[in-house]
Amino acid sequence: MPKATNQDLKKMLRDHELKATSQRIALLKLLNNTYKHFDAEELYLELHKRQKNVSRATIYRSLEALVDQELVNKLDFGDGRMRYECSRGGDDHHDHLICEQCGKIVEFLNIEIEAQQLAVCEENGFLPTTHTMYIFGICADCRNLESEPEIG
Amino acid sequence: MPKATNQDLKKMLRDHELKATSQRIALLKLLNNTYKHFDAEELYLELHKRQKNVSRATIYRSLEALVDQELVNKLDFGDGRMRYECSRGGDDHHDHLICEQCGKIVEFLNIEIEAQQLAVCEENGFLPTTHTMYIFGICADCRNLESEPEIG
DNA sequence: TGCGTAAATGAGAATCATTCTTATTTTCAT
DNA sequence: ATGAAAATAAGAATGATTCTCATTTACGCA
Repeated sequence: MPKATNQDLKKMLRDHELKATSQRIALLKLLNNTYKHFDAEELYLELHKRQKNVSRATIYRSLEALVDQELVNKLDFGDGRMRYECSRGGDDHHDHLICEQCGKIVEFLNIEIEAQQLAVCEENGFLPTTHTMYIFGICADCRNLESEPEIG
Repeated sequence: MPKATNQDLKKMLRDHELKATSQRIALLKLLNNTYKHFDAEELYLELHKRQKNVSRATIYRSLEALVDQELVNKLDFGDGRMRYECSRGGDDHHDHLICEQCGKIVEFLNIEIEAQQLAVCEENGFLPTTHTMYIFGICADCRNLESEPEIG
């Protein structure tokens, strides 16, 4: 898809009842144009690199607002800091494989798992709002490296 | 099952190459005899209530050792602090439903989900080590309360 | 187009869970 | 019983995130 223009992002914010500040536009642009899972500090540094001196407090506050509006997803990989990825429209739900060696993240969606989750909720009279599922392990690339013969 | 005696716990620790200190025994006893998901501060306060004045640092270090030895499971419900539950032997894997209203936790195991997770890993050449799955929502009890008629 | 107000921001202090440091105490093999 | 290696206590340090409050900005309305 084409990169979003500032006007697009401005509209996106206003459509979600968020004021279109330059800080939020810069943040959203970064998340939309770079397909990556950022943590707050990476966003802070990346914005400064681009001469957008957004404060850390604003980054956290803006991310919270964007997550509330489902423009951004917040991910918890269990290492003590949250990651953020842009949400790609209505039904972009997916889960993650996380390589413990190189940190690579692979997204996946398994219909059967999603269906079984709903079944479990139903059995328990539980009304689900969200769920998180992360599978940790060693990715294909890192496994190959491991089995590579030593360079003599 | 009968409550574990101090001797049982001592053996359990030594069987896992851990020195049997009074602090670790107290911690393990608490986790084994109370079927509950504790966070570190709750463990600290509970132990002090029982006249076992274990320091916070020791609680964290002991929990780390117990988790390494798979005597205890570490859970991340995404609210900024870790929870700990005793592991009930070899294959006690289970996932969690978490009520966002009352905090209640229901454990479940769904064979089909487990199988599909392995299938996803296989498709991606991914070697899984662990996974976490938490479903957040409103539990049956809280839903009933919500629909309860007002008391006039 | 300019104004006023409510909302957003910046800077750094505060918080909270967790980890680290160092002196002291304890465990346990011998 | 003894001593070396490991564990502990107490509180300082850390790191991610949230809060405070003075200042700035967005934007509906005139």
